[in-house]
Amino acid sequence: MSGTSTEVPAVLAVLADETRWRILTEVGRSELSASALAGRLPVSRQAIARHLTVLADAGLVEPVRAGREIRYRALGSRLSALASELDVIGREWDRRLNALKRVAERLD
Amino acid sequence: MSGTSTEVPAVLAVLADETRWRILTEVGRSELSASALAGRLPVSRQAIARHLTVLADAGLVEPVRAGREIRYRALGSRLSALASELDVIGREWDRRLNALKRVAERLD
DNA sequence: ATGATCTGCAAGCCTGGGGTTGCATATCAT
DNA sequence: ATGATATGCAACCCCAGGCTTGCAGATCAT
Repeated sequence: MSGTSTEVPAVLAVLADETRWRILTEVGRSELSASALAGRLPVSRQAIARHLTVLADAGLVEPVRAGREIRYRALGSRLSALASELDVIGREWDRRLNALKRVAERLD
Repeated sequence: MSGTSTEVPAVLAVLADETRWRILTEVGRSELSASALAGRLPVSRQAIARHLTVLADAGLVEPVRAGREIRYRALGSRLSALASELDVIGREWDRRLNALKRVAERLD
């Protein structure tokens, strides 16, 4: 199981871009090519293509040849894995905080 | 309860920065002031202070006065909430994908 | 009161990376 | 064969934002 290949901030950086996120949600709804996406978003096809390679490198999306075009499908596993990591960290912080609060109450 | 004030890409952008992430993990371990953090990270105190306000605005961190200094504590709830949202989205993508695969198999 | 610390504000520098345009190349339809 | 459509590569522009330096205002200890 997992040698955290995630490198949290890196994956987050990929997801943080507004345009990339829109692309991702579109692709999450149905598999689309760069050109198809260019028809729905207010940016050039080249820009979108670039974003798609970034997303693919991050394992968030996967290319699928369909004739002369290349459609992309969203991969949920990476996202869920990241979600899991963040959740663990978040819970840890709260755990610490609550522990401190309990100590403080005991001092009254 | 809150009507998802999260705005995913925005929160992600806050978390995506390398320095900010380091600050966050440090603060997650123990409450620290901007000056204290400046002693541990290779950036100026002012830069860190800036990051802290960004983190605070995002609800990821909370200021706590302690004499003449201001310590910050990490808030796990926001992070966990974000994690939850991402997980839902990720699962949804996989659900769609698996549904399609099942249809494909049926066509054999 | 004086020095030592800590925070806050402001101006300015500079690189990363998102976007565009232009052109070359490959695959499909007729 | 020819046009239409899709991808790939490259050079270039441009600006958000991360970092620094410098200075001023608070708060604490002696």
